Amino acid sequence: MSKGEQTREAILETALASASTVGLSALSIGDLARSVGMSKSGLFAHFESKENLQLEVLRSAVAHYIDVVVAPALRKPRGEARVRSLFENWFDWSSKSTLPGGCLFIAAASEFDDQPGPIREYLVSTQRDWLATLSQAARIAVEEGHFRRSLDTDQFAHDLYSIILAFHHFSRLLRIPSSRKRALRTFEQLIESSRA
Amino acid sequence: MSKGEQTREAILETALASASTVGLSALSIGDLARSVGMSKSGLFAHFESKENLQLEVLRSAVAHYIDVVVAPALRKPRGEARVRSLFENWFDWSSKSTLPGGCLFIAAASEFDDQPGPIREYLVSTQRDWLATLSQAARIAVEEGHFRRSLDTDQFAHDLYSIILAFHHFSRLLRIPSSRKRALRTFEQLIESSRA
DNA sequence: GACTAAAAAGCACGATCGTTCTATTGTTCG
DNA sequence: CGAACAATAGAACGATCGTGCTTTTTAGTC
Repeated sequence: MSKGEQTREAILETALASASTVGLSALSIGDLARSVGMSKSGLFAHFESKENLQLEVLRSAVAHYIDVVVAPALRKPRGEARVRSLFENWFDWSSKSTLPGGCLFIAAASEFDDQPGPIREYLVSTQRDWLATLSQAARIAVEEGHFRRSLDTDQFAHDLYSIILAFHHFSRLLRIPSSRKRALRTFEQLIESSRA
Repeated sequence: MSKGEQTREAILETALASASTVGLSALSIGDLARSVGMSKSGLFAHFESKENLQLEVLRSAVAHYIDVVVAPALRKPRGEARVRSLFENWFDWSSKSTLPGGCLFIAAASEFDDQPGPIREYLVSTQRDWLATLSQAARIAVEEGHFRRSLDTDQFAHDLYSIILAFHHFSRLLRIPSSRKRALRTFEQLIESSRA
């Protein structure tokens, strides 16, 4: 890895942590440069614009997400086990991940849901992919006979998402300690009600 | 109402709409002044600081929320009817309310969940109040014999919130038209499973 | 080790930020 | 109507913003 890519990755890592707490649009190139210990212009040269920096931060988060959430789950056996793994990895990502400010995607979603442009578009496409992944995992669980045939797998994906959203909201804003247990309990109920 | 209060309310109204789309921290005093057609300093004089302006915007939103969501529901008969009314008014507020950018509280929650200070504190206290209101409405429904005695009313409030959060997320970011139906369906299921 | 290309720094730009001050206008009330 | 005061405007502040240059430093290659 060349020197350029090396610092570029270091920048993105710092930016990721910062964006998860203060938000993607509150990222400041000056602050970021100070954090990684280099000049504004030196940092800027790695990205042609701030918007591009934000996009790269998101892309980097997606790559990380695939590594720690999606890929390990796909190595689990088809069916309920894989669904469980997807949820658990996702859950861990949303809580004790390297991101100090919680899930960047959820934060970015409510930040950019009304701001048209490439960032919003990228968010939409990745969220669509993720929902499709969840839905397909549920469909496989139906095929494997773990879940009932009448299960609406899109609704299942939607319900899984609800659990994470609520957990994120309550644990991060209200710091309610029971959020975790509540989320896990709701998840078990959802699995139970989906069984064959 | 004096001239001062009059323009102050006009400012807050404009700020409310703006904050719901671009976020509370992206509120700019200069932009705001241009929108309402007055000078920066003239506008600034109404609030001692930007943080105070943000707080006043939130307070104004809470007042509006109580008017159109909470108060009408409290006039409904105790029990399931009131719970339904709370949810429906809340639902309308989150979708077709005067706020063009969706529910300001949800947006502000994920914006400030990692930023300590009076804004976060205010958000936390109002959200706590709202959860308590939901929980109490459910408790009354239990007393009235509409809901089963074994119902965990805190969990009920939590589940109600999940529905709104998911609806907000999917309808605003992904613009999925079925979000509305899905939310309403989930709500009916929740009511059904809570019945005596 | 010299040459070349990549990476970083330095500097400056116009714009906007929140905020403070003073001056001017407008409203309110005796 | 005029006095007292509230409301607004105007101008300026230091700071920071994203971005474009030009120059210097550093890394990679023969």
